[in-house]
Amino acid sequence: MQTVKCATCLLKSKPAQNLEDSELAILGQSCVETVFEKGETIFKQDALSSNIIYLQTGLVKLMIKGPQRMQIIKLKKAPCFLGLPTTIGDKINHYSAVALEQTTACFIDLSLFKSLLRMNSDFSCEIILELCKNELDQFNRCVKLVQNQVFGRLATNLLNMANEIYRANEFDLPLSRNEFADLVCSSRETVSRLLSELNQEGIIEIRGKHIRLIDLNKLEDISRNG
DNA sequence: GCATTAACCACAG
DNA sequence: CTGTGGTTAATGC
Repeated sequence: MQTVKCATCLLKSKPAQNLEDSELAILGQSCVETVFEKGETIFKQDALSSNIIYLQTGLVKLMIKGPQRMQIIKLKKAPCFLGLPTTIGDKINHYSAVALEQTTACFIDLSLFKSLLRMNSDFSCEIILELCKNELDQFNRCVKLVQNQVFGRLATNLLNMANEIYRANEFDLPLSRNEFADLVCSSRETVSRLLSELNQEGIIEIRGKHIRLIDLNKLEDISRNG
């Protein structure tokens, strides 16, 4: 096992910027870096987990199998922490994480992570901040999911991908139609139909997985009111 | 009633 | 894995 040089890692997380050199050294000693290919599971629902994961690069989907179907809770883009709620909140994972593209992840032992939290309060505050932002996002997403029609949910998620993940209006969808349906809580057929409808109306342009958002105003309108 | 929305099924590339 | 068409159930004028 090679020691990861957290101190010089350019992909250092915002919270970790608060850590002292000595603390980074501790982190480096027990941090294990792994590369996951597209489609590989980083951790699995119902499995025991005692690691906090830091995503250096890549994109991941978090999913939960519900009573009826699989649901995608959220897409997570590096750099970010993964599995804080599910690792700290319970022994068993409440959701799975699967790589959507090649992804580099660092595994940090939970007890070590906890001692860092106790040692450095600035670090802890940044972690709390991240958790709070996530919870707010999830609350908002929850309301939209329940109160908007599929069209609105679709538009919202397209805009999120463009704004939060790719920072561009043209990108390749990281999800199949089926997965997209799991994300917006709909069926694969409906997603398929609505995407081609948006295409026909010239609001987006889509060829297979490649998508270009054209009429952002209209999309935002659909996102709000759809 | 009638229209709309969206899920489910089936089937074809 | 996708796109379409038919059918059906729920909901809202």
